[in-house]
Amino acid sequence: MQNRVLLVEDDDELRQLLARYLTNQGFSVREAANGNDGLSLALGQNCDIVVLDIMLPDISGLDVLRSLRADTHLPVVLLTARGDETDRIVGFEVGADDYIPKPCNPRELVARLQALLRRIAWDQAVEVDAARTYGDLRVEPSHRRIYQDDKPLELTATEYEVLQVLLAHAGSVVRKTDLMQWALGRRLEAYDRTLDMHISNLRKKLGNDDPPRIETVRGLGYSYRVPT
Amino acid sequence: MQNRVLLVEDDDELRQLLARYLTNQGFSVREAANGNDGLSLALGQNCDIVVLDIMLPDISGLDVLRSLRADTHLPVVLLTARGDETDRIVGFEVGADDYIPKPCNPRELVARLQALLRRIAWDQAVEVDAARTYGDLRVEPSHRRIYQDDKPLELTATEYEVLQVLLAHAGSVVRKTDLMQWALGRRLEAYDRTLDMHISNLRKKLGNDDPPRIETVRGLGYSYRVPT
DNA sequence: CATTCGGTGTCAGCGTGATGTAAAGGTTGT
DNA sequence: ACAACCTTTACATCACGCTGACACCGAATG
Repeated sequence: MQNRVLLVEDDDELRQLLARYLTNQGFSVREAANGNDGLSLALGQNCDIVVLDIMLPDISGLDVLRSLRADTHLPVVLLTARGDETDRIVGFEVGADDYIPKPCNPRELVARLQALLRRIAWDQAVEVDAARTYGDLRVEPSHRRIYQDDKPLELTATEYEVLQVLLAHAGSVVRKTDLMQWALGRRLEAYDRTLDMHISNLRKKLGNDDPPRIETVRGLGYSYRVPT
Repeated sequence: MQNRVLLVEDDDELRQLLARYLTNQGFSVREAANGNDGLSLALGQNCDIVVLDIMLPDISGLDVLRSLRADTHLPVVLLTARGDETDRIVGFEVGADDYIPKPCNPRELVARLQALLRRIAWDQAVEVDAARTYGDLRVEPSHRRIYQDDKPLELTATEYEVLQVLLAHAGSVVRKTDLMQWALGRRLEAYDRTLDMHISNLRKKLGNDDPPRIETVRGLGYSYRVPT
């Protein structure tokens, strides 16, 4: 994927240096030497990410960002010579995604750009697998519910956690100590039968099938039978 | 939104300092003093974002991140004393979202955490404000009124806020702490039953149906039953 | 094979903390 | 002063996680 980056920077030398580096790294680069041109290009919806210097000849990079944020959520990385930490806070408050002090290492700039683009790609893919399905069971984290054949199971908070962990590892064994940590949030102590009880109750609510959906792996833990 | 941050840092003093600061800033904080505990907690799906030190007593923070990335896209901010730029590149390549060198200004840490969480919220935002109708209820923000079957409900100001928040998240659980913050504009303190009262009154005004339109999710919050 | 022992299944009851709600108290605006 | 309404108090209720007790089972041991 060829990402389009908009470089807003008034120092010609630095801008051309970065442009060349970014191009070599596989980006498609657009350039602007002042705030107004930058804002105009950014609003043109022809780029995926913006690298924005704060000190610009016409309007401040922060103002460019403010205008941009009035309309879009375009990812923006601020670039600046000022090292003052208060400036950084302001940058983030105005809506920046990242903030790199000059002089910046081009490699770090690229790494941060890619991290940001990767994050966006991940987030937008989330909607797809948000509802996880395992055979006749469907986990809906937002509702905090698990459906069996589209009918909600009446689970308690802890039961939900336990089953959700087992499903997330469907097909493989989850050790009791891990299950305890992940679902109950505490360490498994000796003679603690709590987990066994929750498993027992879960099996009851899931319908005591044979073979059981939740298999016991003696001496180890439990495993949700992967649907075939 | 009360965000849950997991703090993985072996230096007790620094960890507690940051934990306190983050709590003051409205985060709900979980802590781990080594890599294994941190990984375990992170996999437990009980937090929204991770702050991860690289130098840990047992396994490297980078290895923790690698393991995490095998399963999840949980946002991770690396924290480290090393200033070497090569390290940063590696951090990003392994899947970090941000990288802050120590000593870090807590304010900057919070700003970066919030920027990252904001980015995720933006990316995942679907068309929210389009439909302001939920079954037989219709929200009209301009008049601060909610209509049931085109007849206005006689709601007090606070009741309107509470119901409007619940409707905006119809179908998902709204944590009590968030509901308090969003509708009442203040922190939920222990033994504060105000919210419960407003819910009780709302249910009365909405007609005490069965199943109730406003469902209780014990230990978490409430959720408006999505009309089917 | 019989015995032992630790791991597991589960019933029933307890205790704690969360929730529902009536009523009283306090605050604000008119 | 009065009404409206948010908040607090108080009490009843309930959900549910947890534990003790006992039965059962499988593996190891002699």
